[in-house]
Amino acid sequence: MTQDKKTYHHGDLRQSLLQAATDIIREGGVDSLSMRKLADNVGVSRTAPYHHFKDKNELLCAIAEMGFSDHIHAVSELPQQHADLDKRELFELYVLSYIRFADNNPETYDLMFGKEIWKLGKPTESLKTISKRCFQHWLEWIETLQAQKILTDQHPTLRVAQASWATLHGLCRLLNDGIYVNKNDLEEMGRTAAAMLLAQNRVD
Amino acid sequence: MTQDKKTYHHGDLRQSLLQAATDIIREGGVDSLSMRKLADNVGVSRTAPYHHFKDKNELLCAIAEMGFSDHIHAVSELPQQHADLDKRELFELYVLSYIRFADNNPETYDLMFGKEIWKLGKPTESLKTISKRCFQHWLEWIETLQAQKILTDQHPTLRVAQASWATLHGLCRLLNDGIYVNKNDLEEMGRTAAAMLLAQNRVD
DNA sequence: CAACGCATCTTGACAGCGTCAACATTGAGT
DNA sequence: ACTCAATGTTGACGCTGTCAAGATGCGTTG
Repeated sequence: MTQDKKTYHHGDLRQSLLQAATDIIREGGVDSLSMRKLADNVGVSRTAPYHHFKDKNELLCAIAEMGFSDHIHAVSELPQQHADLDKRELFELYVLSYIRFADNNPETYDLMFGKEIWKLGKPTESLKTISKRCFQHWLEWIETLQAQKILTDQHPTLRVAQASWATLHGLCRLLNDGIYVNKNDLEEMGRTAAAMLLAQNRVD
Repeated sequence: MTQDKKTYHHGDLRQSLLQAATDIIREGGVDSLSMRKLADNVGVSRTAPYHHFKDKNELLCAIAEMGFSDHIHAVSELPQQHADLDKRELFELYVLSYIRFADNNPETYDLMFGKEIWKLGKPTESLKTISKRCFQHWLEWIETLQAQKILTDQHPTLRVAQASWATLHGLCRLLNDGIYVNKNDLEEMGRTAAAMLLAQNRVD
């Protein structure tokens, strides 16, 4: 697959770095990723990566970016794949999909929405762009659900979007950060959360 | 205030360390706290702190523990201080208080509910105890609210407690991690979240 | 084809980190 | 008064991110 011979120039280092980095992260967590070990894994010297990423921060941003595009891709397919579901069921499905994504890629999720990049580091312009696009999707969908009286329209769309997203995010953090939630109860928690967010879910 | 003379034995090192540590953290964030700088700030050698805390992890656990006791204290006073409010208003007030606590002590909040301790490190036994007590309070209150039909009783108390707490937690994380939420909108977001969680809030 | 320039990769170096091991000092108890 | 355990110190190790300076080779241009 990869070339054996040691050409002085690697030829595809940037891509190899991203690949190796995601591997390391998936295995041992974001905090187990060091620039030096990464370089070593790819078979290149300590500082070679710095010719492709200004910073460790930029590397992490690039990984987070991939996470966003994966996530957007997965989510945008949902409505078509489940055209049979009614809006409430679709909402629940979205919630569950979101949680599953965070559960399957905990470390990527951490990068996408964690303070490592957004508070301690500085998000790349391109990362900011794609993350905004991601929230924009969410916002539009919330607006639709409000119009259908499935979510409350007593509050501004932006607030409803923020509050409901916070619920999903909170669930994911509590799971990923290992606070104390049993993973087996994951689905049930998601369903309860979805039900609580949906407006007036009385039996009629 | 503190003794000037350099007695070989500090006399009150453990407490001084905790004090200095919280100061450093409040100022520059958890990640700006290093054992070495901490020791230096207190005027003691690098490894002196290790006679009072086995680990950096144990130090952080101790700080988180103080955060929990502060939090429990503040929250347990709420019902008495606002006996005039009805249950719904009290719930909203709780939500806002919770958010304010996280906003005022972002770094402590991070330690209390972040992966630093719960996933990467290992929580102290005493930390586990006090955090469980904290959630227990929440659980009992949720049960009350369910009995009063203010929160849905269609789902188990545990699930409702988890989901609603996740909402608060999610809001706090999004704020504290600097994702992209405007701090001025904080109160409004909290109110929206509270309203969405409360059951059947139609005008009658 | 030769030469140059630029992207890429390398080694060396520095300051910072957590923490272990070995040693120094001292206050408390027999 | 002597001993012991608690507490404080210095030295050392391996790890980290990243800057500076030099080596290498690809692509373009004369």
